[in-house]
Amino acid sequence: MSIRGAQEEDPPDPQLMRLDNMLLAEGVSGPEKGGGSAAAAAAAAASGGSSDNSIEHSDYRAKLTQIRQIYHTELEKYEQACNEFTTHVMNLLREQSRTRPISPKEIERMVGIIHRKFSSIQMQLKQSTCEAVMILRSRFLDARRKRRNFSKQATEILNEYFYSHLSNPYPSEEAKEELAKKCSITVSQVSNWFGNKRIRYKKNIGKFQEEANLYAAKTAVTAAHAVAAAVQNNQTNSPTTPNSGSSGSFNLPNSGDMFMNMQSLNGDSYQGSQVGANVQSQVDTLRHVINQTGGYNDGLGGNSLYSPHNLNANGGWQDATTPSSVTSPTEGPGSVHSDTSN
DNA sequence: CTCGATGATTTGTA
DNA sequence: TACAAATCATCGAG
Repeated sequence: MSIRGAQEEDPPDPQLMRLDNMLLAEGVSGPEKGGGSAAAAAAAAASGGSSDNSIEHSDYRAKLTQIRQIYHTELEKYEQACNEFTTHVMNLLREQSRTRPISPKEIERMVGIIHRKFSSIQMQLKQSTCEAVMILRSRFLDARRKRRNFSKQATEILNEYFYSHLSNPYPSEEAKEELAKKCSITVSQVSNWFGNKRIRYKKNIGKFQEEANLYAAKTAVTAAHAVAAAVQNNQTNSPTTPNSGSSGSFNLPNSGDMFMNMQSLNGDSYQGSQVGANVQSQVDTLRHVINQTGGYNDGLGGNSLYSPHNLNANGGWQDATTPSSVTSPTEGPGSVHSDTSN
């Protein structure tokens, strides 16, 4: 505690100190020259360090520099004016002292008054500078205002992950980091994305079917290829049942009567599966396809223990409580029409 | 301009 | 603290 005391002469003004601190933090006051970038650098660092957003920042920095310059110019002007005024008054007093006695105390008092006046002006300057910086910040740094959609590629990557982990779309911290890296976005952005995606997917699964198909098929094919390659390598292929019980973590939500006619699932999107991989992603993919074939959310009755963070037994992160104003539920698999796509 | 999509923030919860 | 849900604010197409 008590480290950076009030180096300024003024003691009692918390408001002023607040302003000073902020200006300092913002890099407006402080070292005139390059030092100002400290705040900008800090801000940039806070955002995660990826160098992608430098364009936005350069604009921000430019504006901030402008503010800083104005601030310093004004400040200097005030100081100069203050000095001039002071000497002027002193001269006046000195002149007067020839006609009447003037105590040093009186002089001091005058000077004090002048300084106070000017420092109040300074404070105003600081305040308005602060405001300007705040506005600038909110304009440039508040991502909400300056929202940019992610690149197509980034969205692709995220979607791929999401749909290939549909049974548990909660990437670990490491996974998030990796995704962030791949997508050139920050980890929080990845978290945001998954948060939004989960909620929106759950809210209206129907709307995402097409997309889901696309990615499901894609990953399925990918996995299939991989597996195929593996199989080719060593013909150890004798899976009695494709993915029978092997994957413990994965349970289909076929709660009793939720029959699903598998074969009706778009046969093409998915021939790869016959290779039978117990790869998780593959399983997820399968699950997804089935899911959408049979009915969208695992609306089984009993899962009263819906715990968001750890998925559970029925593989349903998308809980049954969904009111689902979804398009008529009867729409099911049929809607997959027209996708003989590749 | 409207409107849906979408990234970010806020609020409430366990 | 991570998440769900609601909400905000901008983007981008029509």
